[in-house]
Amino acid sequence: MPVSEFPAKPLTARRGQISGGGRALQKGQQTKQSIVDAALGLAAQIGLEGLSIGVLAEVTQMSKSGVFAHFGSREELQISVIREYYARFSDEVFFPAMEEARGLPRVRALFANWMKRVAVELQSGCIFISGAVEFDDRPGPVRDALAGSVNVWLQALYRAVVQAKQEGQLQADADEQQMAFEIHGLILALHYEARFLKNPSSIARANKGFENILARYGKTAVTESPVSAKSKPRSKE
Amino acid sequence: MPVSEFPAKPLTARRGQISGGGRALQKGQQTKQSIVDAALGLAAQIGLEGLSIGVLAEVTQMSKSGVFAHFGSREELQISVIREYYARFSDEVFFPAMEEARGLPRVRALFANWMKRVAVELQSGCIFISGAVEFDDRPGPVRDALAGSVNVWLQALYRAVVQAKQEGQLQADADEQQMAFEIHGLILALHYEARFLKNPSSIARANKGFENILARYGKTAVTESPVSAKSKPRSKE
DNA sequence: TGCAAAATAGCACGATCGTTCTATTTTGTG
DNA sequence: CACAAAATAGAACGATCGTGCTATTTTGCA
Repeated sequence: MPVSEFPAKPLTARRGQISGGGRALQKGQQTKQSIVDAALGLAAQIGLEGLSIGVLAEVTQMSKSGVFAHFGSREELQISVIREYYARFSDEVFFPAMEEARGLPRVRALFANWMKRVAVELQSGCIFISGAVEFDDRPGPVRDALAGSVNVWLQALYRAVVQAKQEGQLQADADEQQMAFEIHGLILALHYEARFLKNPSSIARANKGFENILARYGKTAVTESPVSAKSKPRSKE
Repeated sequence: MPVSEFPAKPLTARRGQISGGGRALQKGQQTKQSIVDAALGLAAQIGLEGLSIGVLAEVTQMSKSGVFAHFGSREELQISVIREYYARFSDEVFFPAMEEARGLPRVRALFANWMKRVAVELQSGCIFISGAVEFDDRPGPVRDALAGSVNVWLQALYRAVVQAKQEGQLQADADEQQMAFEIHGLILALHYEARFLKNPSSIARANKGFENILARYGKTAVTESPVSAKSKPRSKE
């Protein structure tokens, strides 16, 4: 089956062309966006399940019902947060890496950007990781949204690995799924040991682990490409 | 500094020799144990934060205050659950592996038993993993108990790797901490992809990843020891 | 078998939760 | 400016939470 491309972000929130008498709107979407922003910040620290409309109303200086009206249910709020996180993840991890050349440079960039997101942003957590733990036994639309986002991202990583093999940069019998699995493990270990155990050497460990994986699956000569993700130009943000 | 041995399990709960007029007791500890058992089952599915005294009272057919009296606070209940999980983890993962020969056989056994606990017991989760996500930003005694238990276990794994190197079964420049980190990552990826993403091939991926790690850090000749964890005698349980 | 102590139950409390319903304010446009 | 629709506020609901108090039952030993 064809694997869909990493979906582009919505152009802008379409301005309400809802049915008959609908007026165009503006202010609503705007405050809704700021609520989602605040909710994402909260969820990254205390988890999607920890999200409460009450504290969210406090943070945004609104009334509970005012906040609530934008979503209609807590689940819809959680899903909105997941969508927002997904969009930011795409912007910071996926899209920049797509500017690197197909193959190993792109795989390196994906990993480096992923690391940056999980590690350098260590004050807040990754809801793709915390959410997995919160919803692994809880079926429903929130879980579906979360698993969907994660799967799209892991598929994107997998595709990059497949391309690296197609470019002849991996051994002929390299198992791409296996390689992606091991990379995923490094990120999870980084998140666990850095964020929970407060072990500062985890970042170096994850990077070293990635080089080990490349050395094992790559062509015999382990050429650290000059276009390595580490040295790629980056906006000062 | 000397690294303490993996602590032995408490002989039995000492029968209340509390200060002056203390009678010996029995029934209390017994029902407390059954409460902790039920709590552990609950926590493994919905997390330590999801533990509620109300539902725990329902499950154990007791009154809320009856349950509560055994712990005095919800935090103490959570800590009791962590201690219980730690004890079971030791019994199922650590102690059996200590009967294998020092070095690689023991490392293999530790990994195999760990896998069994995390993967074969897939219906319930690992609170060392879910708890890390729940408490990575929440200081306090629960977090301390959890991090303490996890650190003891990771240290035990690390020691086994160090011994393997001392036995001459690893390359002279093998980084034991790095190897332990990568093994940890495999277990985390297994837990994530099997339990959240419901990917049944994760078990094979984790095993393959472990063999890859051994191949990289082990002596040039990759000798699959005949005392391998896979073929070691195992009770039919 | 009595009796103190331990174990458990019953009840109520303040707090917070998500949600609903009904005002009131704000917005965008004719 | 007026007016309808959209956005927000206010108050209340039932439920559940952890916890503290006071009875009541159960236990284990003299």
